[in-house]
Amino acid sequence: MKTRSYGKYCGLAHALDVVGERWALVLVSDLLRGPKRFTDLQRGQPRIPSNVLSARLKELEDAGVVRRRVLPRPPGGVGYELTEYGRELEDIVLHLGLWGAKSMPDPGPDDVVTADTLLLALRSTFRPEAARELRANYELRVGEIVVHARVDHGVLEADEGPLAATDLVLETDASLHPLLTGELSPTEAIESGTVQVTGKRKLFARFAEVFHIPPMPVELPA
Amino acid sequence: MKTRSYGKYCGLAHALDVVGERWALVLVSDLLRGPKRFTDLQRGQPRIPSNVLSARLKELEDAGVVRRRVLPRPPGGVGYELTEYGRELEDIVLHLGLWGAKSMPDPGPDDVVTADTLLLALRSTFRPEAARELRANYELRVGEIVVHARVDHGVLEADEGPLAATDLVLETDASLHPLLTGELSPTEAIESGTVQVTGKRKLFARFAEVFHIPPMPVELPA
DNA sequence: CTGGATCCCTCACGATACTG
DNA sequence: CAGTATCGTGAGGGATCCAG
Repeated sequence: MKTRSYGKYCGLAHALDVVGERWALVLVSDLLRGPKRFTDLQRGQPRIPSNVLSARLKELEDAGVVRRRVLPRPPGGVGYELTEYGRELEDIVLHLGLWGAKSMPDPGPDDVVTADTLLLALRSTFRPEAARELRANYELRVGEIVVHARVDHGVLEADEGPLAATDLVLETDASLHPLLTGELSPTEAIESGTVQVTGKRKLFARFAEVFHIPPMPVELPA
Repeated sequence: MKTRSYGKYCGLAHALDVVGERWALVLVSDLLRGPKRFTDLQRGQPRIPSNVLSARLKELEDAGVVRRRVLPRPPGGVGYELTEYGRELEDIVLHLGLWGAKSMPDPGPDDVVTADTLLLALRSTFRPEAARELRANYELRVGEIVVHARVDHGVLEADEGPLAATDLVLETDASLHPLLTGELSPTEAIESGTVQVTGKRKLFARFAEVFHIPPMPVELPA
């Protein structure tokens, strides 16, 4: 049935046969944080038609990347989760996300931001070397989304939802992106009112160091 | 014109806007070893229509991944090469290639193998830790293709063509894949006649350790 | 011979509606 | 909630043709 192969006997070509179809990798990335139901995946990918979602999940399941599973609650409900093999895509997804973030334009009017997006951004931009001395609990509120990031000496734990004891709360209606690239400095962000911070404000500067998107390399003329 | 976006403000989604289209990543992988002409790229991707190749190259050029360049010879000839930004995909491509190799089925009757494929396989399966004590010059002949791999204490240099001074020459008409997964042991490979070796035969066993495709993880039942 | 452009056909994708 | 059914469109596949 794989009439649409690349015709090469090559690991990369086969990888793309499996996760190279449209939507496949973004679905994998949304599943990185744990099992999700069909409808959750739809919400994460607002533009995906349900039949295509259905087809992708079936293909990924056949390829051993995703596993379909009956959930305890609600009775009869089903969920999708990554297999071990699927989990091995985690680093690749994170690196590809960081690579893409370097050339990402400003958000379009219809672009949506989910908690998964935000958490992927935090995890892919996290620089353990820069966080070796840091211990801090951040809470981020971007629009309606609330996530948190616990940084503990080079180790990051990021998840959805608020935090009981926070060191610093960042709140914004805009995007974190200019902050992560350094296009917007923490001071500028506060002064312009783009970002409101509550808590130990000194930790804001550290935030921008610890979560960072390196610039696109410059081209040397030939 | 980007009517075909993912609708998410997300680094990964944008990365896939850039290199997620069909053929894009395999083209990048073929360009990793240096500039190539239009026709070379066609030979590397036998199934790609010329109009699609043309379109992909233009898109990749617009995205800053590929650069079009006039070559000294032949006069008027053009070549395509990766930009610095494009080169940053190298690790991702190698890891994705290795990931795919774990679940790669046997070659189809029409699957082609090129030098690029082979070199990608060598580079992605190379395990520096396993090669720390090794210094060896391998020459590989797979069908018509000839490549070499110099291993020098954890560092690999792999390129096309034969080698003046070889320690071991491996020759086969089949694929290296079962050798790299361990499905076929070096001894079995020699005894069955699948692979012919010339030179220091002890280095054959080392070869299979140094270039290795780990198995697909086993699934634990829930 | 390289580096494409052009045409046509097909199928995967996208939108919408509908069902167990 | 978790999909299937239907149908239109456009990107991809394949062959051919053309300019430098």
